[in-house]
Amino acid sequence: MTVRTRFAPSPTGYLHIGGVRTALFNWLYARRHGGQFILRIDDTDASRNRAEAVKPILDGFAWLGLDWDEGPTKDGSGDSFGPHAPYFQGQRNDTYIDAAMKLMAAGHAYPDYTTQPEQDARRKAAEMAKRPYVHRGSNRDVPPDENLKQYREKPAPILLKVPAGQAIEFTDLVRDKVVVQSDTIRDPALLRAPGSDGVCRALYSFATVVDEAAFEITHVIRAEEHLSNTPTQILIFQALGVKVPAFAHIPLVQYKNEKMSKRKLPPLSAEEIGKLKACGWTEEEIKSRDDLNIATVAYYRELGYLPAAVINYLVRLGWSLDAESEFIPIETVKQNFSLERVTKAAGNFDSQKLYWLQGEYMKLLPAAEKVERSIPYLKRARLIENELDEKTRSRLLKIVEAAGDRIKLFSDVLTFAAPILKADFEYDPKAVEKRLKAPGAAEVLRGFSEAIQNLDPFDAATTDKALHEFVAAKGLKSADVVHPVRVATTGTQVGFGLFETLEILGKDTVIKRINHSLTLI
RNA sequence: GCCCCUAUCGUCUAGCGGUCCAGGACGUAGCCCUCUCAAGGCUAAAACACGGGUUCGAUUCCCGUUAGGGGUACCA
Repeated sequence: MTVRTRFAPSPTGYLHIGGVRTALFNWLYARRHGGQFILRIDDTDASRNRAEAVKPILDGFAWLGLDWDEGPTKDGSGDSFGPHAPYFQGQRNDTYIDAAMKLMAAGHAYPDYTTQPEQDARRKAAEMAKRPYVHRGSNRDVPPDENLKQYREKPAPILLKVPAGQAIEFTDLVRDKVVVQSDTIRDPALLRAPGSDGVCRALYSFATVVDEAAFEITHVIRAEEHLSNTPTQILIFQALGVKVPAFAHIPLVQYKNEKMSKRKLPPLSAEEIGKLKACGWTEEEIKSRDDLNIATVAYYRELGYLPAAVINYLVRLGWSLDAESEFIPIETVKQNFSLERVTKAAGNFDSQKLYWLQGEYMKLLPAAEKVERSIPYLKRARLIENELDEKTRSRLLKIVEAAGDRIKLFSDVLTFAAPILKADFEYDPKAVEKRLKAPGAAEVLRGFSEAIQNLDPFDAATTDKALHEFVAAKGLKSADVVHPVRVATTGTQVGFGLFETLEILGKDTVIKRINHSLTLI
């Protein structure tokens, strides 16, 4: 039997990093075993514009390279492809209603007419007595025919009749044996009472089970938060008379030791906003995009992370290949992924380690590709216009080559390119204070400017030689010259090699900038 | 409250009874390299939650305690 796994996001408008990790494990398991990975949209909650909220999720998957074999079409139009279409739960409600009716006819489900105040009172009483509150609905013991009749007259939520005194046991592929007593499980709601449109919509737990069966899912790999739902769902599978799939509950992705949910996340810090601004975002744009936050894939994409790095990081959060491997190419993971090596304990999201991995992946990219892929960032920051002319492209290539491993994110290209490409680059006040206003700096700058006046050619080797001759003649240390020249020509104290910088700028610009810097002293 | 899950350096993890005075990685600190910043090299500090068992022997198995997390909806 082929392995079939699935990921079922609800259309929230953004792709959550924790969700991606779950999807990734499903995808890997399917790929490892030559099976299928299915995407299903869990939109039983009605409301909201679905197509609009699904598109960013599909885009995120496409960016990460997680392809699905069945599910919504990539354009996010709301259509589906695959043998069991549609893959939107919102479009499958009739199936759920049919299933619920069959359960009721078979005596496995019943309508519940218990009022809310009544339930609240019972819950309170149970809590006072320190007993678990296990809801059992009004018509639990009414014969099926009578229930069907009453339901036709007065629709109400349909509940599953949980069998009494039964131990529900299953073997979780990550957690081994889990046992729960049926007497601690409430009768779960399968279908809601009719909504304002008169439709009785399925609840998540029920829709999910009906769909797992319909889509022939063999392995349900999901986050640990669903572990508590599992016994209930097993009961539904059994009542439906279908095969129960294998379950694997993977540990939660935490942030500061709590579930990394969007709700609990603090707003973007000044530092994080600063990073986005460095990418050319305005304060208003950042505020208007509530999908930009440390828990979303979009955030890392905008900052210039590589999908491979994000994937590698997420793979290692809760799974290991062996005792040492950290950098693990996706092909290796696809060939070796196993649920046995998934951790049981929740893990914390560590952005520093992600950043390190990002650097490792970036090192592997040829300079030309870095240039190519940083273009969107350069455009956003208005460092380049719509069309990239050959001259700018070759200058960018030189910048990227000179910057080397200093470029960790695509957005870093901006940091190195800006002082060179922009005519009106800014002088960092601190740098001016420390390097230009230092005693003797002006004299050094004038002298160096003169020393390079007649250099030809003007490349890294010749400026290097000129600087060292200048230093020797004046009895200085090279740092005495390098620092002020760097600040004079780029406005900043940090950057890649000075001689490469000078070469890329060209003699005229260098002299012009040095002269201008002298006016700041 | 009740149900369930979990517990190795700050963080991610290796460990499936002796190989562990616990290994790797990120981060941190120091040194080297060096025109700054990265990168690179070397070094250092840093953990088996606690208490009982089982065993010749427990980080590893069992029980309890503690702590953390998740779930307790006509949310997903």
